[in-house]
Amino acid sequence: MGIIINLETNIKENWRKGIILGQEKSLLTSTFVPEFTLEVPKDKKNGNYAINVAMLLSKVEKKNPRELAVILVDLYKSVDTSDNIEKIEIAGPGFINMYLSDKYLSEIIKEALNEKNTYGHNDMLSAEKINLEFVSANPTGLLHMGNARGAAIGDTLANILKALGADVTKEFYINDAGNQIENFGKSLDVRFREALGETGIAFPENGYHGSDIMETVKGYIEKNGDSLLHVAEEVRLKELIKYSLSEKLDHIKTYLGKFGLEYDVWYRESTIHNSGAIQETMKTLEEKDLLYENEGAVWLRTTDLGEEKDEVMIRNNGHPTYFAADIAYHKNKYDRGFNKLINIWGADHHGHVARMKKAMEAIGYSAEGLEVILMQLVRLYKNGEVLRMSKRTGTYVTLEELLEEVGKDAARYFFVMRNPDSHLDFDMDLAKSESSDNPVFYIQYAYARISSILRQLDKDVKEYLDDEDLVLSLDIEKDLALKIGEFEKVLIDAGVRREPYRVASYALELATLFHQFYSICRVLNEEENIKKNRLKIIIATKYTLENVLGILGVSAPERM
RNA sequence: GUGCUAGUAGCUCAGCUGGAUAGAGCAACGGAUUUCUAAUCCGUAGGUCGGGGGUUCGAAUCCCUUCUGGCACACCA
Repeated sequence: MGIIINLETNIKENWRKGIILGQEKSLLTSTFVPEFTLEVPKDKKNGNYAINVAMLLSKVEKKNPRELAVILVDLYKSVDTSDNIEKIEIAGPGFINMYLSDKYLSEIIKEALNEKNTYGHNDMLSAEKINLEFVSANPTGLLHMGNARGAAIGDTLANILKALGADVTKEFYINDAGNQIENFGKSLDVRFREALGETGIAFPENGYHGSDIMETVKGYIEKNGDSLLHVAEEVRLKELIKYSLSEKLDHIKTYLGKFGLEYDVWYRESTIHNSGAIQETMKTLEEKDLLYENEGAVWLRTTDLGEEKDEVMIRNNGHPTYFAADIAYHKNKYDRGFNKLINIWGADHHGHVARMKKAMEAIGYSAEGLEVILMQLVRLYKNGEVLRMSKRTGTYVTLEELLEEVGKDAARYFFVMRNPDSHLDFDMDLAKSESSDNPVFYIQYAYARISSILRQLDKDVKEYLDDEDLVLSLDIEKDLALKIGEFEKVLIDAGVRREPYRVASYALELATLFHQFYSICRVLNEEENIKKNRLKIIIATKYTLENVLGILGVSAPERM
């Protein structure tokens, strides 16, 4: 645990001790310690921390909060014998505001300088073995913006969870079985025959209209000729599907790689179908009397589990549904030893969440361990206009095009900077712009500025990095140090709540404070002592920025 | 129709498990460069937190109701 977390834990503990002491001495009439909060006030005039305990106890103690606060503060002071707190004030309706001593700011900087690229990291989630499944795009087309958003959120979340000590496996579920694949095969077949001169073939109703599969088919013909024309349709479909899936998957891997994303596991849906896992799951459900037959299909009594309607598990053609396969797949993840299964899905799958949880419970596995992050759509703006996207008609911007247009850094940052709950307006012109409007450049520029100062340093940096306490005299220096100290809390918050956007916001806040510092404070050409102090601050900032950008998957350029 | 989700400044969004005068960024307007990168900084202005009711010391936050948008409600995934 880092210094700030420790400090806050101690402060809360001391308030608790103080209250108990007061109760023992009969200065207080209450018999319990309420769940009070220690918060960082929005306005720094109200101190570093505000405690609301006086307001919470005022009713029981039959005293007005401010009067009570006086007693509580005395009790606190008798318990906390450290020199961490410079002063305590009572304010507003009864808040107790605490002001940290500067010594603490110095400790924060030292911690960052010592821990370098593990600064902010933590072992809070070291007991977790997490399977994080995201993107899992159908390998029947190219990656679109929704996939890209999922990729950025998932990879960033994985980085955050790892920084908190969790054992994280990033997994891509390949939908290489089922109805969609059959349709895909039929579409390929039509394009294949068309490419070889046949005309007037009816295109399948739910087929894939994207122009990319024509390319795929042409590629196949170039390499392998037209011999498939003369074999049974079934064989031809199988071969075309195999070829295309492999090509599409390679493509997906390549571009996710360029996006900075490496998966640990690529798991094939066909494995679930071929391994008997579905039958096993069905057997379990059968034993619990949760299955029945109707009109040739096998149904799961999800209504018995609290859902609105029953669900088909095995269709009347004998094929299991996506739902049945998914239950088996998630069971399989648990069986591989994960205690948390986090999925990132498009919001259009939200109906699937509740019944998956119920199904997990029904087969005797944890529903709570299954967490789903739902992601709203991405709306793409270019030249001030919305670009409509549709996979069916084949008009969509691909990850490939996005990377070419705005680059990895901007794309990753933009996708992560908003809460997944809200629609994301992705402004391509802004993402491309090299100006202060663009948060990515703004943050990177802070890093480049620090690097520039360090390049021009006359002596080896190490000569300045001694163990002496820092003397921070200006507000901006203190604010910057405090912001650096917040990093660990931000990571914990982002990790525990599964909200990567907090890290993106933090990066921007840290960069803002650095730019303010930069415009007020000189580092080089200052008197030796000031120079030393400020070097420590900017180097601590540099490590923090490196760590933040690393987690976001955004590069940290030395020069811009 | 039922369920989920969102509605906060002109725009894009924060606002934690209820706390102090509701915050950023962009856009607008006005300023700053002899000095480590102006891709920067400082200042001004901008609000009926969709509407209404309730809970309490205190509500953008919790509850009820209503309006508006998005999504889901397949033997698709």
